Amino acid sequence: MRYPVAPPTLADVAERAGVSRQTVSNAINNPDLLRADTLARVQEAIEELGYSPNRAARNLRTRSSHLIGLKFQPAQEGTANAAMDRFVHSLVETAGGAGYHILLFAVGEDEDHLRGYDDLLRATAVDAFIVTDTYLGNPQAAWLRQRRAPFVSFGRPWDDDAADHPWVDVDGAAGVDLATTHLLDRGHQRIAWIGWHKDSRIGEDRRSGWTRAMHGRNLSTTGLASRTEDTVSSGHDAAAVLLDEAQPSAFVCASDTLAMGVLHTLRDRGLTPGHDVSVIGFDDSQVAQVINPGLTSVRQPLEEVAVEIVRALEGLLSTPAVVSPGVLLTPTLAVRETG
Amino acid sequence: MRYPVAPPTLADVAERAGVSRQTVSNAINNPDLLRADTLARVQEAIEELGYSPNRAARNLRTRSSHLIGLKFQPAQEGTANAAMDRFVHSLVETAGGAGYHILLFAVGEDEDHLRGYDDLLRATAVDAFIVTDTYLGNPQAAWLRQRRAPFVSFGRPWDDDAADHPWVDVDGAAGVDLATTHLLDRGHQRIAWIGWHKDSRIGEDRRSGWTRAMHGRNLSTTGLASRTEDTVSSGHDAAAVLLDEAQPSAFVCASDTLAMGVLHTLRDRGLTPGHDVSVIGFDDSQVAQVINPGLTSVRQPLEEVAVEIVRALEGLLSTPAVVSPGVLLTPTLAVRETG
DNA sequence: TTGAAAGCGCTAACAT
DNA sequence: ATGTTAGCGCTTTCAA
Repeated sequence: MRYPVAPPTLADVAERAGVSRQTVSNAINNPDLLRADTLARVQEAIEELGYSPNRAARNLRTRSSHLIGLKFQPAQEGTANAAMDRFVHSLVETAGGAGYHILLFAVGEDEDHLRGYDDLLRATAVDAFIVTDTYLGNPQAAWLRQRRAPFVSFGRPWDDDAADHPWVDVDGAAGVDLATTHLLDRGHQRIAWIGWHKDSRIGEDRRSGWTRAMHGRNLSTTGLASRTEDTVSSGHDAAAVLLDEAQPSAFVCASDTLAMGVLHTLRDRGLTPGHDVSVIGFDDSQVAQVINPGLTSVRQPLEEVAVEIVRALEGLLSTPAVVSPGVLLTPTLAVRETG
Repeated sequence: MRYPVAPPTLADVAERAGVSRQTVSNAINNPDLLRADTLARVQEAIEELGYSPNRAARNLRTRSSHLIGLKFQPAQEGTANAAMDRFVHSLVETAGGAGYHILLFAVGEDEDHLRGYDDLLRATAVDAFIVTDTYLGNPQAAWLRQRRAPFVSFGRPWDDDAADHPWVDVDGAAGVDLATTHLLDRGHQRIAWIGWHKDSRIGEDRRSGWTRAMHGRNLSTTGLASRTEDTVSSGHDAAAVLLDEAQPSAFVCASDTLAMGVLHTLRDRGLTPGHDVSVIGFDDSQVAQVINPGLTSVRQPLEEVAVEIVRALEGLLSTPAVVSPGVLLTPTLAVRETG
């Protein structure tokens, strides 16, 4: 940042306050070391000069940047998935409160996925990372661990038994259980599930909430489930097949995107959502909120996720480092007209 | 970032390559100063050691961080507005290509809106800012200018005649003109407008595209316009009134949020969108993309916006600084079933 | 074309 | 409780 004139330095403050540079540094970082009147004098000088410590110098000296790296991936077009937006905001706010800023980076389509991490790491540009996609076969977590880079993941280390990093996740099974139980309590018995393919651990986790709730009431799930792609048209097709073959009175879906597909099928057939057939989605997207009738949906507590992640990060970056245990948070159900 | 061992420094590379530290620095920043064989030897050493220049040290020395500050505001719940997500991603990618990273910061609800900027500025933590909300009465632009902080705004300096900063914006009037003309070409004559209150410059700009297109065909706009809040229910109410009082055959809206309200009204009345009454929104949100029938909507070229912003930023940060003129980009129309 | 010296602004360690 | 010294890793002079 080019200033009109050079911004004030520690030395300027020291001179003005009639103390040494070190005393000014202490006034900022260890104020309790100073005598009250000295502290007051220094703070006054800081105020008058509008002084803030130069980040680069402080970073160089302390070997830390107070920057947290986050790979930013946009919501996919044509889907209703937009949790990233809400999550990032919560994160920026919470991290800011703890003295950290979020540094965004992207990785090009064809590029090595570890490239962005590696560059930042080697340049000692960030103190830690937040990793958001810990799905099967994603090498990021293992690679970061091997590199001894501090990081916290939003998402459980599903497949990695050796994982010993802090993580925060949302209990998808509990969320779907909540949704299913909500429908059961409203008298539904034949509740169908539309989810993702079997290799999606998150999808299987969410699905288990449905079977758990159904079996808890001694209801069979046979023939009531479908696994498909996370697109509107897949949800549409799956719902059509299920309606024909299993006559469900309600659908619980792994995403709002799939739920939208179900709503389209109901529309095709002149069925009224929430009256003839109930539908519940997952993520409480903007779509769920603005359509009419409103889509009932499982809502992830992303604000809490951010708080827990920052907490874990602070542990990791303190000395000695504290590796906090995994945190599993429970989602809520945003009830609207469709269910 | 705490490394397992200290990461290699310039001195390590120099020693390994049998040259001085300065030569290594030149190999990185001014490679054409070196003899080919020296350069090769240095590069080999860099490779072997996995060396990257330490950011903090470089920042301190060069007085620049290669960080761009961006105040991150999340999409409002209950609306369909989510342009930020797509914009931020484009920005992160484009900026990355130019050697810059995006640093996110937030400002608490009750806090001074300039606080975040001031802190980063005084700490020389960022080289420049990107400002996204240049609406009436927003003091950010004027304040940054007065502070002589480099910044580029996404949005025209609507009210600030003294503004001399680079900006990039999307021509909302052209977008709405495009939408209106599209409807006119399909035979519509009574096309209504639902927009925001008069004090929204962006809203008035978009509205002018509608009047321009209508008047261009010698059609009256009298009684066909409504100004309201940017909420679904406001759009719903406005559409009901217009249908009763002006019998429009189509609606053009200032946002997808308002368009959703219109669709609800059509549904109330058993009217089929795109058949009985056409509807066009603005922003090409996820909502527009996943509902059925799909909502025709004006789409902002956010990728291009990012490219232009980064270009302007590079000019601003070069020496001597180049203040590029404002850039106005034209949106496109994403045509779907409702219009 | 390469090397040596200086110093960016800060804080940790030590001395007073 | 405050001051002095040194040095983080880099790049910008300047000299060879």
